Amino acid sequence: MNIGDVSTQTGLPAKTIRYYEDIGLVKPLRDDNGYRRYRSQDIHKLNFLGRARALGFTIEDCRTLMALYEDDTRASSDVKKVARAHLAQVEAKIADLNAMRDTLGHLIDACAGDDRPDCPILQDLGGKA
Amino acid sequence: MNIGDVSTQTGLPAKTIRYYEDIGLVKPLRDDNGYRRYRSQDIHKLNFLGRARALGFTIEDCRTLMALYEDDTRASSDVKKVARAHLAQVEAKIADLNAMRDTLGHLIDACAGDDRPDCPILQDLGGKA
DNA sequence: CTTGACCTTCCCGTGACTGGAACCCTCATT
DNA sequence: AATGAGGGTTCCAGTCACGGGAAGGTCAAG
Repeated sequence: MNIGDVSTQTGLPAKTIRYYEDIGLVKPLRDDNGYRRYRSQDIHKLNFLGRARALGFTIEDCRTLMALYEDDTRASSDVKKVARAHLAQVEAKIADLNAMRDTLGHLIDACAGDDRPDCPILQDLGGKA
Repeated sequence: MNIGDVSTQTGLPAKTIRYYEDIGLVKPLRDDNGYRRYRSQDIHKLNFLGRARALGFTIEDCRTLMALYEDDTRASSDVKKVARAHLAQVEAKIADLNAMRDTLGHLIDACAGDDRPDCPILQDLGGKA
């Protein structure tokens, strides 16, 4: 399979697939004309990467997870550790964003949103009261 | 005030303060020795920026908000529009992260986390069954 | 006079790509 | 045989909002 077909199949942009090769995650063969040729195991890896990235794992996490995936002697505790660390990051980010959302929501509610200049949002940002 | 004091006062790193000057957000005066000298209105702007950034507004949003802040003839609806668009982004991001958190949570719960290789997390990423 | 704490500019790196230029390969049509 | 469309290739620059670090100027204190 050429990169275009792989892109269609995996849903990953060709640019991304090449990038994953650049950083050593997926190594396709090459045809005589220089085109990348992907085997089924390459496609499998790319799908793995796509799912891991969709869960928000960093590329380095993905590298670790792939290595574990391909290691028959892995301990599931190692996988769980990576996942738990990532979950903690996600939850921290959610907490940050929730705080922003709450503040933004209050400010927006307090703002008349008409053609007058008075605005609690700007008052707050300006250090207000 | 020199940049170090401003950094202490605003809580912004000196690097960040210089960066804001680079991109034209805050323009301090210069002493004869080339040192930046910040007036109270500069400090005020930097505090404004710090608060806006803490609410997650992009730099471009900050630029817009500062312009509105300094425009006595603004309409609060313009401010509200910017804030609402940003809130929508924040909420979208929260939704994404919540989905990740839920999936990660389920997978982590299902993983034994012992020294055996069997792992539902990797099974899921691998496209499992 | 030197030390140390400031300050300056400049350039590179971050993460995970995305866009675009310039070029090659293959097949089908004119 | 030339042309055009639609693949593919490499390489370079840009994104966003800074942070790290080098090389050097400035200033007050001991």
